Amino acid sequence: MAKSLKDIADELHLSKTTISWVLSGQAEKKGLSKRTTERVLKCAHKYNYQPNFLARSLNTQRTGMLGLIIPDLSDTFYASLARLTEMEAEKNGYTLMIGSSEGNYARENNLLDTFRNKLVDGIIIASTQKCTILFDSLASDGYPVVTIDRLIPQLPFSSIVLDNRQASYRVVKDMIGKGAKRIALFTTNSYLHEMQERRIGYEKALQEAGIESQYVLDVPFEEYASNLIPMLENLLSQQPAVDGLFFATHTLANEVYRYFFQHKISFDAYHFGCIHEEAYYRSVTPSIHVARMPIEKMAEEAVRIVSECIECRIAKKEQPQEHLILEATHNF
Amino acid sequence: MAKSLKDIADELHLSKTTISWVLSGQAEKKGLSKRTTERVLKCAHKYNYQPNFLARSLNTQRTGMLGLIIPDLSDTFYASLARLTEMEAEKNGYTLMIGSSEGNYARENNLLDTFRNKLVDGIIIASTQKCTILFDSLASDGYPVVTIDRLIPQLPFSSIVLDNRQASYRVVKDMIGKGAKRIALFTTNSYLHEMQERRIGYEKALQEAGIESQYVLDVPFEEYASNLIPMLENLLSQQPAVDGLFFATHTLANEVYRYFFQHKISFDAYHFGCIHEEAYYRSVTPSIHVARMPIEKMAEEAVRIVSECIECRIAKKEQPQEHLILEATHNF
DNA sequence: CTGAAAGCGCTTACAG
DNA sequence: CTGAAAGCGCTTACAG
Repeated sequence: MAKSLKDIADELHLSKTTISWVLSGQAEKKGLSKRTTERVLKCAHKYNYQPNFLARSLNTQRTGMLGLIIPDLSDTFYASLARLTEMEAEKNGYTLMIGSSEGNYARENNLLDTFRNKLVDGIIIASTQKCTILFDSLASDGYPVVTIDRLIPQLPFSSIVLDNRQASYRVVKDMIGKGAKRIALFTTNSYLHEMQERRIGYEKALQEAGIESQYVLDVPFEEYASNLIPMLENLLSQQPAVDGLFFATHTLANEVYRYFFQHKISFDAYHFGCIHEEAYYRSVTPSIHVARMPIEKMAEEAVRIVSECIECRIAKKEQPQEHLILEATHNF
Repeated sequence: MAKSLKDIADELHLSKTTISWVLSGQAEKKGLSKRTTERVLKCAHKYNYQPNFLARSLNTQRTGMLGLIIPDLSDTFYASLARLTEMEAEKNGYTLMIGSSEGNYARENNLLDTFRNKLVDGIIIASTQKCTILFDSLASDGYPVVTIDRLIPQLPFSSIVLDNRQASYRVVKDMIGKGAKRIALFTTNSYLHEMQERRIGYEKALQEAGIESQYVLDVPFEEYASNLIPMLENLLSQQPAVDGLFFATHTLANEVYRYFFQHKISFDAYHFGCIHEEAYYRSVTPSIHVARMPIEKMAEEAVRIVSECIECRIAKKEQPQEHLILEATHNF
């Protein structure tokens, strides 16, 4: 069985206090004798002593953990975000707990509940936003929360998002620059603020180029895989003049690329554009216009801000509120 | 601020005991009056009371959490495994904590330490096996651990692995069946038992078909991306008769496919084979021979076994030890 | 029908 | 140089 402080104290005929001080590196500060210090260290090592995380955290009111909630672990964007956030958290002395809501608000709420019941010191979340009741109580508790990728309007949380409008505008503009004249927009989850911004960017680019024809396909998110392809086929047959396909999300793009691959349809006949770049896009020719998400920066800022909030909360100071809008990078 | 049991008890002039009983659904069993029960419920609801996870867990000696440690979150195999394990854990009443070691043993050890310091009730791990000292102490503490995908020899943990030899054998046999005569094996991390098994399967298939020529490329895992392609180019130019490429891991396959795509090399000239199927392989023609990992089954069994171990540990019974070898499915 | 008390395993002000 | 004691917020045997 794992040993506790008390076991060691008993064995060495010392108090728990002494053991705790040695083990937390305060031996010198507290003026403990070298001999005592060494005896304790040796004994702790002998039993491979590890302090009980729960007891320590209950006492210190900190767990040293950060929680990250994302909608989908198998999505390359969120997987990278998780990975980079983990690295960044580690740099800042935190352990990251990752939870995936699978786009399901019940799961999201569960995770939020588990996290905020003192399990993590702060939360970073890309919310499904299908149900935001818990956020109010999080906010009124002053629980440190940073929203990432997806902003939750009207809540007093710091946020880090892509400049969606600009990213989208730039991709479509580049497509036009390469000769595309009739560009269709594929979007989904259009109730999200981010998606609206992407649409505005698309429209702005068209407008600026004096292009009037718009083709907007709003794919229902549920079962989008089965809806998307018929919608695509319909578009291509009804509107043969379409020469550009712009996808507001890489998941839509992936489905369509797969369709192209499988039916051996050449990419040459169309200009492609997409927000977020998957590794394999680089293998596709001709190239796809992409807006690359500044994932590393997002992770970095999220951890920085949530750490600051945590410190302020402990110091009972007001927590900072920042709203960062980051720029994408482009491949053209 | 978040309210505690005591706050509610004070406000209602009841004891913490009563509140605790009501909130844990034992009101009836303990014979509390309807009126009291309702007052408590109402008050708890008013403050959106959530029991402090740390305090509860410290007391009950369970956290209701399972830990999963994988080598790489952005690897599609492990990402799926994580996702399915999460679902399965939920079904069994556990919350899953996911940690990624990034193939780094220091990170792996850190995660193990964090987890076993009473944070999770049991651990499921695909270990890097670069450093296994912590496992001994885990084993001697009787901490519930199940190894998945990668077996750690000589340790008394239950394990769930693919029948690597058979999977590999079958893929190579199928490639031969389709006409491949000279098949090269690409492998990496060959110190792992799993990789050795895959190699044996490859050799067995060749032998059975009376093929003598073997081409084994053992790619160093560190910086494999920069080593692999030169090794491939070298093979193809030195051994023009090679007509089959079999990859012991999908990561190797991915790099080579990308190389083929980018250089517009046709897939037609070679037979391809690989362990684990990425979604996009289905878009590649001609088809790649794959052994599909039984990920769902792996997740299911892992959660089942670790739960059983946890129950046994609480009941102070001996924990079961199972060694499951699961079969892959094939696309030919 | 309800409560006082002990205990989970730590940390840390306080006292000597 | 070292220790006794309180407290973090719960749960649960024990007592009435």
